[in-house]
Amino acid sequence: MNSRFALIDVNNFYVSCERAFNPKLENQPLVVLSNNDGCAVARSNEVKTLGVKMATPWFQLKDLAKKHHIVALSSNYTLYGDMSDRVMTILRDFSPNVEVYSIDECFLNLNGLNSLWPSATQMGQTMRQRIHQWLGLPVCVGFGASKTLAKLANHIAKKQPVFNGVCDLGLLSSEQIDALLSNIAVREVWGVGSRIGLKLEAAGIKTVQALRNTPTSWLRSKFGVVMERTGNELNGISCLALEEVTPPRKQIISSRSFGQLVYTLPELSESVASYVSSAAEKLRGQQSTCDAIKIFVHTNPFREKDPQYSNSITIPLPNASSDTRLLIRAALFGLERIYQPGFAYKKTGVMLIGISSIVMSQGSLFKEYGADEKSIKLMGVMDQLNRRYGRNTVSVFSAGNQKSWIMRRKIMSPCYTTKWHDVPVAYA
DNA sequence: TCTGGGGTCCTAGGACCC
DNA sequence: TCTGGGGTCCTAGGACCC
Repeated sequence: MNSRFALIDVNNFYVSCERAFNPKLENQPLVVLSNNDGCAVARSNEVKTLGVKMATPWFQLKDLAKKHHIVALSSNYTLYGDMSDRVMTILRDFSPNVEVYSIDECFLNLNGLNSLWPSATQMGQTMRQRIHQWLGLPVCVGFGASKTLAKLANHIAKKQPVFNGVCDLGLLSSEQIDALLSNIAVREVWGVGSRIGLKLEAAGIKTVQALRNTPTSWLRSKFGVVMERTGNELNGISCLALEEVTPPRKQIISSRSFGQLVYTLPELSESVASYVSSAAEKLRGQQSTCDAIKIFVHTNPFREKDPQYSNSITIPLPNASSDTRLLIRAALFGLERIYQPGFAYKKTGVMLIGISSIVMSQGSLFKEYGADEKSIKLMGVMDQLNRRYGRNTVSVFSAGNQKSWIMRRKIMSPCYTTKWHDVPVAYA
């Protein structure tokens, strides 16, 4: 069991959650729709086989749906979040080192677990069995020497039935791996998206195997350090560490498209206020404050014949805060400044920025981090905190004659706006 | 011969992920 | 008619400071 990382991923997560609670949906072609039932954000295998892509607008699917009896459900994120927690809880029994990567995926570090399992494959099969038995969810498991390889192994486990849902790349000979990876498109690699995928293909690098054999120096010069890292990871050189502690969010967005076009300031204000309230809740949930809020509005870019308008404004706050009422006041102040009558609005939202961990007193900092004023120099502790929470998290300021520490990001943005728009027209 | 250099902060834009 | 909602990181370039 040499592979150091495992990636466990629930198949078609939202769809599988719905099926777990309604077995009649088993074997039926099924999609789960986004907000306002706009797009298909999850597809069952039956629907994927029909060639339906992620985020396809539902209205474009209606004919296909009629023909193949596709069932469409509105999304239920509370349910999915709860099921996700249960999956992660089960997986924590397999390793103490878990990184919850997304709602339906997690990485495990397997260092030191060699003696507990005869093979990684057996461990993976046990995970599958347990999650299926306890929650009714299907998962696939990939093992590899790096996170990128574990991801790739998971992809193979999903696509190739011979692996029966568990693939350990560490078990294969290098000839077997070469053959396997020569048949997988380069875009399947974690970190290769559509843009870079196109460029790689244009350079003749079409398969994962070809990417693996590309000198990382070339990757760096063409695409930057991120791709260089991907190249190394594919060759079994682990560059990405397991991130067990979820760092606090650096920005929090709350936005939504309207079901119907919206024209007036009061209607927009109502939505903005409710988005601020949910964003502020998340902010307090991670014990943070923000020192600016950005508000944006959009017309519908798909209605190309309509006059288009998009604008945003950033309102700095006098003091870092997470107070809903204060944030709403700032947001509505900003909204009034970017609102233009005469446009049909499709989307609005807010973004909390300049997020910092909550202000701590010197005493509580010492207490929490075990720092002793005499033994640890100020800079040392600051470095430690900055490493933990990101650059510029900590700064020092003086209040009266007492030196205090404050954990915050220094952002003092001026209030500015960005926009694109056509000439407004009168509307009924 | 000879032009300032080094560092930080900030933004926009582009790429990626689920 | 109807087209998701979140996030992250990197890089280049300008402003500004000493």
